[in-house]
Amino acid sequence: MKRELRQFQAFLRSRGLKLTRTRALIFKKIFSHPSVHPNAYELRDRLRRSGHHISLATIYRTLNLLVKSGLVSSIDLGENHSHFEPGRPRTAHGHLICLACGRVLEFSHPDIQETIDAIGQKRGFRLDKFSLQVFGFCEKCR
Amino acid sequence: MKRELRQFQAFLRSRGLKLTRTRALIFKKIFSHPSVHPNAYELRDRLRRSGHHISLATIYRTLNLLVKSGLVSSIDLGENHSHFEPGRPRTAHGHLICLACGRVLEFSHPDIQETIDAIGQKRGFRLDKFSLQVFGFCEKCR
DNA sequence: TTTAATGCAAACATTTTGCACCCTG
DNA sequence: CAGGGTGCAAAATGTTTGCATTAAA
Repeated sequence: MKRELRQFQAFLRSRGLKLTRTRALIFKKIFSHPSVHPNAYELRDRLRRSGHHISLATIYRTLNLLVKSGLVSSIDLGENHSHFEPGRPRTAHGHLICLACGRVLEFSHPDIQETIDAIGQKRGFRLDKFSLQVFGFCEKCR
Repeated sequence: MKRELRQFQAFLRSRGLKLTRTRALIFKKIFSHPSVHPNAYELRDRLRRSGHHISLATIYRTLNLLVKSGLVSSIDLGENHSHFEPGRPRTAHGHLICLACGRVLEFSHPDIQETIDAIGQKRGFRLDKFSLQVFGFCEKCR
């Protein structure tokens, strides 16, 4: 996480921006709970419970920077808002989402990255990232 | 398409709802141009150009019914609104999206469905549908 | 001490909903 | 003709932005 924070700082510096205390707090909240996938509101509430009152505007602004930097990715879990997780989006993993209870499980499988790379090559696409969501019903709910 | 329209009618009937002229028009607009992936506004404009003035409210209400019926799926192309395409979401295909020009190419690959089925089995999920978006730069834009 | 960051409230974009009237079965 | 469908406008979400104030480098 120290390393990623330095990368974020480098990204900001390269654009003439600053690594503030507030930005570092948001960064750490995301990176210290990688499996949480919070949305902007949840992130604000988690920060608030830690004693940090940060406005939604700032949270959104910081999230946008983090996504642009490539250190955080935005994921669509089938709701009408975005969730966020640490990690570069190229990382070959997806999410299993339970349509009943909303539980989210991560998975990764080497074949998927391979297949996608092959498809990109065949169609002449230079790939940047991908997003794979699988919806269904988990053990408890089905 | 005739068959799917009958399926939609059956779905509506099973819920005490009606297949109206307006609903059929929306249905046909989606199914007669399967590769268009319109969003709600585009759909309204396309219908308008065909001489049919249908409100956005009705378009959204009908799209929700179509998605619930399983005959249409909602896709996230990385913008802040949904796009729609005919077809049950289980169909093993994804979208290649160019981050520069916005072009969308469909692809399908038997391995992907297979891998996903295996993952669902291992994690005890009964799978319903999946959504796979790959972002990158197309031949012309890279 | 200059320039960017923050909070607040207002603006925006997308989608949903309440209600009066219309149409389908 | 009863009950659902539609359009309109208003409301509800989620996200962005303008501006005055605060803080980082």
